[in-house]
Amino acid sequence: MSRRAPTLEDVAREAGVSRATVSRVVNGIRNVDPQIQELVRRAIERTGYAPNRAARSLVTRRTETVALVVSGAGDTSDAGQNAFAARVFADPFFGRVVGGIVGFLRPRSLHPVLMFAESAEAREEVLTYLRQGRADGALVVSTHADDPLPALLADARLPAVLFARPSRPVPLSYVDLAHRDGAHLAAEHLLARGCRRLGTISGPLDVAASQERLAGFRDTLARHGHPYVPVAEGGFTLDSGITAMADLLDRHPETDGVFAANDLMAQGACQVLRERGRRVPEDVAVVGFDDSSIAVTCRPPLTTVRQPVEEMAARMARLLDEHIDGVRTDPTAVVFEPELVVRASA
Amino acid sequence: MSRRAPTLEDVAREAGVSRATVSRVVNGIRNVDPQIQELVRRAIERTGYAPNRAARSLVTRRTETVALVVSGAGDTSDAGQNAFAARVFADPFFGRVVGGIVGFLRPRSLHPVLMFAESAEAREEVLTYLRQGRADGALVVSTHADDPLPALLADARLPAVLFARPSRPVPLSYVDLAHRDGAHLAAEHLLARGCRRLGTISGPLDVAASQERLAGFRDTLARHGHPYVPVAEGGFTLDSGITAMADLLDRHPETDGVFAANDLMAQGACQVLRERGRRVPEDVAVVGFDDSSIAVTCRPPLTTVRQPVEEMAARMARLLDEHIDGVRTDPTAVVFEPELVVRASA
DNA sequence: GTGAAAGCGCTAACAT
DNA sequence: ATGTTAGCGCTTTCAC
Repeated sequence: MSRRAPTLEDVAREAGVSRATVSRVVNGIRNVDPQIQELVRRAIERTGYAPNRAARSLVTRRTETVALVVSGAGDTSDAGQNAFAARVFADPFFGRVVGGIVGFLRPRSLHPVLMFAESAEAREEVLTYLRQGRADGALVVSTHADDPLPALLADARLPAVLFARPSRPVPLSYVDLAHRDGAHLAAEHLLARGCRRLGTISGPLDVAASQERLAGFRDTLARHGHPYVPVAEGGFTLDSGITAMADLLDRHPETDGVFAANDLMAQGACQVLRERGRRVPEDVAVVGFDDSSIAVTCRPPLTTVRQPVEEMAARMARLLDEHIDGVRTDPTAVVFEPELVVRASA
Repeated sequence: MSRRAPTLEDVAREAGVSRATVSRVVNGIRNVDPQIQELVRRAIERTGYAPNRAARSLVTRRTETVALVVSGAGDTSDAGQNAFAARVFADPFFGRVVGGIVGFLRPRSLHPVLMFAESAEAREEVLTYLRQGRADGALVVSTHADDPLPALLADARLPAVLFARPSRPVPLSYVDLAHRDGAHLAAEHLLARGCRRLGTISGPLDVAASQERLAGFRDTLARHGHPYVPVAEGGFTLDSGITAMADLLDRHPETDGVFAANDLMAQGACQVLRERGRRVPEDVAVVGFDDSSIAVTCRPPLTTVRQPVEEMAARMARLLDEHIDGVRTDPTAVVFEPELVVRASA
């Protein structure tokens, strides 16, 4: 029933030319008589030819595929992996990353293979995948700073680009945000609107970005004469934001301004504040981080530090493409500047 | 610097055997002397050999890769594509789908390539991708019922499995949920707790699942003597839930129970109700659908109709695997039963 | 149980 | 401008 798929040979015969000529037409190489080009094109049409990618890859040593790996640090059992995927995508942040990456890849006919690497075994699989030449390189988004994957990739000399600077230096390109500057913007804004009893819900402190956001917030406040800043550590999830805000409020009921290290936690904070009878922003002002979709849907809409995630993700993909092409050889860091988006919450 | 990657030939030479023997060992084919197996294994170790997948694919005609395509019906411009990806992942539903799929694929060394098909051009790319043999089949998750992609895939006789039954019959396997039964559960629960002024926030009515949830809700109420049910159409997004609830409340201020067609909209409904001074569930009871992560984090936690998404997604992947293997040939429908999860909102 | 050899479908260097 | 040809690295009969 399912007949053999037409090959270059078939098209060549049909068009009355050689394989090479058909190949040239398919790959858009010049130096082919327009007449013949048309001839070939029609033959392709008639036969319904589609070039076999495996055969092409075998000789070009390119797959036009990149691994998009979401990487954790842990050594989670395989059972937890399922949940890992779901958890990761629960943060709108990753949707934006994917959007940005796909936006760059697709016009170039590059395709992302989704991989999760939250265990040692899974990391090994990623390496094998690349060494088998199933993908030309890797885009790595780590959920923890001490993720071992980047170093493994660098050691194997496999093309890879990271989202966020790794905690220990690794000779790989990465894109990142000036987190300190973002936290600085948040602090200045809260102070400017008159808040004097500030607290912060940090991200997980084993993540470099969290540390920097916290440090930036503290530094700015210190410079304005607030040496002590109450901190509650969260996990970038909604629940953790809720817990952290409750904790903060218990310890410092007089709090009148909060900086949350991401929007999800900021939303949690708003929920708790409302439940405890505090008006946002009248009684307590809240500033988030990311400017994700929930910043707009949150009640009240969040004043937040905008991270140009899509742009960063696209840039990451571009860097990888350049490394694969050999156009770029040295590891490069690209750091983006955040900006404050003022809405209702502060 | 970057030396040629070791091939089967290199390993064979190193081990002092033939290519064929090494191949047999690599592919775990019996009838190889244990002694020699060990010999070969060591040679592989020493050389750091990794089989070239393109070469293997060329002869096996398998890539061990499947396309995971998120498909819209529209003819969105390419510009909107970026946003499409982000929007899709904003619903935790897709995270669960991905989790379920990956959970099945990974233990079998199968890998998903992420594709978005929201325009005619993008759909054509998916077809081409498969016809080039870059993936062995497709897992399709449509956002609209009148998605043209399933029919295209079926016509091209490409292996594919759908999430949700397509609006017009297509000879492809699919998994689905008994949506009517789910809505029935919701209705019965609301009635049982004493609600008498019921309304519903439906999903987009061009989606079959939305229609069925609505129909199921209506039917059950009708059977209990409530022939008329106020409906506000939403779009499965938080905003649309907010808008719809506000609308419903304007038209029927006496409403004491609401069934929302997904949790995201249920959350929006809760927000609006609280803002308008209604207590949930005391004044208005709310039932959601999906039992996604937000059902737990929502204030109050949502009573909702559980859809076993991960399980469904895994089953979808399994069906595809069977079709690819040729173990299964006829299109098969697998319909899952929902169950009610009672929390605080109703 | 193991080896020899024939392709899989394509690209690219070389020849014409 | 077009054709000829030699591989790319692997699996898989088919002999032995």
